Amino acid sequence: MILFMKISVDREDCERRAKIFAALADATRLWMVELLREHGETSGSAAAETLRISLALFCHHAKVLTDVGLVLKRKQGQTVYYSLDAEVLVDCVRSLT
Amino acid sequence: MILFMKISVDREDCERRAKIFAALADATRLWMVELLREHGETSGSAAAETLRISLALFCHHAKVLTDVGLVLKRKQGQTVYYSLDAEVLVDCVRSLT
DNA sequence: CCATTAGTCAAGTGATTGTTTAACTATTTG
DNA sequence: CAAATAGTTAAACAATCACTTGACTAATGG
Repeated sequence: MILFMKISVDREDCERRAKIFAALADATRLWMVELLREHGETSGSAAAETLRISLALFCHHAKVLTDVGLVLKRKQGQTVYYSLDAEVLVDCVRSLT
Repeated sequence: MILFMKISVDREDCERRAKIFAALADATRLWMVELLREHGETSGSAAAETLRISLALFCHHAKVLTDVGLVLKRKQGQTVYYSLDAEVLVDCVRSLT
């Protein structure tokens, strides 16, 4: 017996939000996010040293986070400062929590 | 100049929570979670038909969700009913939202 | 007993991903 | 200018993953 059910959230919205969850689905990136949440705007090299990862690896993960809008960049001189956009995450989990 | 910063969340906690985010980092699984949130306890075949996926694929994704504790199972006869454990997700995003 | 329904499991494949290394640009400082 | 600092990028590799297919078990109904 086939019993289709209604569902108010469509697949496209799930695809969009799944990309945000994917950005958080790595321990290194989640650690980066927690660091930015705790300290606010932080330079890339300071963050990389605190998390004991190479600057190249930090840069790679930072791109993943900025691509989905979770993290913002601001360049000043040769230094790039990263900060968290908490609203993106709040919006992502709104229907679930 | 090296400037280590304190961070209250350790890597192990991030690894644990990253696995939960990884379970949500797929559009099909996120759709499953939204269906369970909206309808409560649902059988596997009804969910698979509603989401237009094969029962085998549903079973595969359901295992990922139950392994991290986001989804609970209850068997009755030949039917398995799935439900959402919302508290797992709330706990996972608590520090971030 | 036989057919159907519901669910699970394993193998295989193509695609994506996390990490390292190295080469590169841009900015600051002596 | 030369050296050091901060950041970016690409290549390469191993590991993981989503999905399909097919075979399998378990429960239900005629």
